[in-house]
Amino acid sequence: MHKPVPGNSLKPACSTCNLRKLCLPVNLNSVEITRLDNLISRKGVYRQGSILYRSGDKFQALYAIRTGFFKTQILNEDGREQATGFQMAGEIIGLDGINSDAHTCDAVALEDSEVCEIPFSKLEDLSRELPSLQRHLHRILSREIVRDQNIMLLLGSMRAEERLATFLLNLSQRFAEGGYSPTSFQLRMTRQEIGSYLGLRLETVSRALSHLQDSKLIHMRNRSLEILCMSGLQACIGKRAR
Amino acid sequence: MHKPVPGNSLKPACSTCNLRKLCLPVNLNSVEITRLDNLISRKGVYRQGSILYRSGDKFQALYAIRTGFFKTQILNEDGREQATGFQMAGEIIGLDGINSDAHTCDAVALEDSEVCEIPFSKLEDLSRELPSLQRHLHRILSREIVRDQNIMLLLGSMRAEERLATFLLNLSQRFAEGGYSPTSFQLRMTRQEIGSYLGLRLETVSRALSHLQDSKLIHMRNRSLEILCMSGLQACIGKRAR
DNA sequence: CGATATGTTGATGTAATTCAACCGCAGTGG
DNA sequence: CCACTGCGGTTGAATTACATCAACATATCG
Repeated sequence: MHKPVPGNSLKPACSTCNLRKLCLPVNLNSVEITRLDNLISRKGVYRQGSILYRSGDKFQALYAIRTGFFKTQILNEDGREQATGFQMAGEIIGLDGINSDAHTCDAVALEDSEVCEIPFSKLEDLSRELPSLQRHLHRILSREIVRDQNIMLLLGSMRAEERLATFLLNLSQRFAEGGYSPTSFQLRMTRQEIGSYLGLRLETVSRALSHLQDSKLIHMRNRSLEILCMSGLQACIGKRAR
Repeated sequence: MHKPVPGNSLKPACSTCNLRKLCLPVNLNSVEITRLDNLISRKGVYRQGSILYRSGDKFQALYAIRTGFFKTQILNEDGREQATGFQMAGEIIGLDGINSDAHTCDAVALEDSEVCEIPFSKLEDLSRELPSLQRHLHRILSREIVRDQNIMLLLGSMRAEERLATFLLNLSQRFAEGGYSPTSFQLRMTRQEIGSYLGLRLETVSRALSHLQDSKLIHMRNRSLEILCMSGLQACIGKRAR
C-alpha cells in the first residue's frame, strides 16, 4: 500500500528532478516543462553531516531535495542555535538567501542526500515568461511564511508534549504526502535537534516521548517511530491550553 | 534632528503611496513608477481596533501601510493566539495569503491607520515586465521568512528579559529607519499583545519592563518608552544563554 | 462621573531546565 | 579480541524561570 521507507534514505521524489510533481506542481505544457528542466542541474550527493550551504554564503540558487533529509538552523552571536526546519525529498530549500543575496542559515544533510540546483536568477527569468511558474514560486515563498508563523504559535504557546505531538503529526503528514506510511517512519534527527526545533532541552524531548509512549499513543525504538493512535495525538494538542 | 512622533499616529511614509521610498525602493524610471503607482489605490482609513483582513478572507491584495500601526495574529483551534508581527508605516502586510489564496492571520489596526491596496495579480503582471520590481517582490517575501525565523530563535531560546530587550531594540531600529527617534517612542500595543508576540504572559512582560527600568536601561511611563542605554540593552541579550 | 481597560506587584504553583548518573552502541586501537 | 572512548539516549533529583492567582492602582472612555 505504501512504499517502504528504506533504512537509509527516501526514494527520489522525482524523475529528472521532478519539480513538476512535488516541488513545482505547475500547469506547464511539455515545451515549458523542458525549459524548466533545462534550468536545473543535478548538484550531486551530500553525505550525512555535510553542509549544503552556510550562513553568510553567497546566495545563487534554490535547491530541490531529490533524496534524503536536511535540517536548517540559525546561530546567533552568543552561540545559541535554533533549528528552523527539517526538509525532506520533494521540498525546496534556500529561500532565506533571496533577501540579502546571502544565506542566513546553515543547511546540513541529516542523511546521504541528493539535491538539484536551481539557479535563482534563471528561475526569475523563466518565471517572467511563464505566469503559472511565477505564481507557483510566490506560493512557495508564502507557504514558508505561513509554516514559520505556525512554528511561532507552537513555540509561543504550547507545552512540551503538545509541541512533540504537533511535530510528529506534521512529519507523519509529510511522509504520507511523499507516498510513505504515515504511521511508521524513522526520525532522521537526534533528540537534541528535535529540541532545538521545538525550543526544548533534549531531556525534555526524551521525557515527552517516553510519556507519549506510556500513554500508548506512539511506540518508539531508538529512532523508529510508530504512531499507534493518530486521534489521541491530535487530542493531546490543546490540552491544558494556557 | 528627528521627526517628532505625534501622539496618535506616525506620519505618512510616502507621497502617493510612496512604495518607492520604503515599501518598494526599486530602481524604476519615471514611466515605470507611474505604472506601479497606477496599480495602487488608496484603500482608506482604518480606525483603531478595526480589522484590515481576517483569517479565511479571500486573498486579493497586499497592503502598504501609509500611516499607522497594525498587528497580525493567528489563532488556533483551541483559542490560543500568537501575534506574528507588528507593522508600521512603510511596511507591507498580507504576504501570508498568497499561498492558499486566503489569509491565514488577522490584521488589526492598533491606531488609526491608512493603507494602500496593491492588487496582487496586477502586481504579478507588472513584475513580469519589470525585473527589478520582480526581484524586489522576492526580497520582500524572503525578508519576511528571515524575520520570522529570527522570532523562532527568540521564542525557542531566549529568556523573558532578553526577549523584551530584543523586541525593544527591533522597534527602535525600525523607528529610526522611519526617520523617528530611536531612543524615544510610544508603544502602540498592550502588555498582553507584547506578551502574545514574545510568548510570555502579560505579567511577565510587565515585570521584565520594570526590571529593565530598575536597571536604568529604559524609562517607561505608560506606553512611552525611552531607551537610556542602548548598549546595555544589547548586552542583556545573551546573558545566561542556555 | 462611574465603568471598564490596562498595568503593576506580591504570593504561590509548576513545567521545564539543569545537573548528574547510567545504559547501549559503534568505532578505535592496543 | 576486548578494553576504552565518545555519542546518543533515558531517567532521577534539585533548581528555576515563568505562569497563575489575586489584590490593587491607574488610565481611558462613554
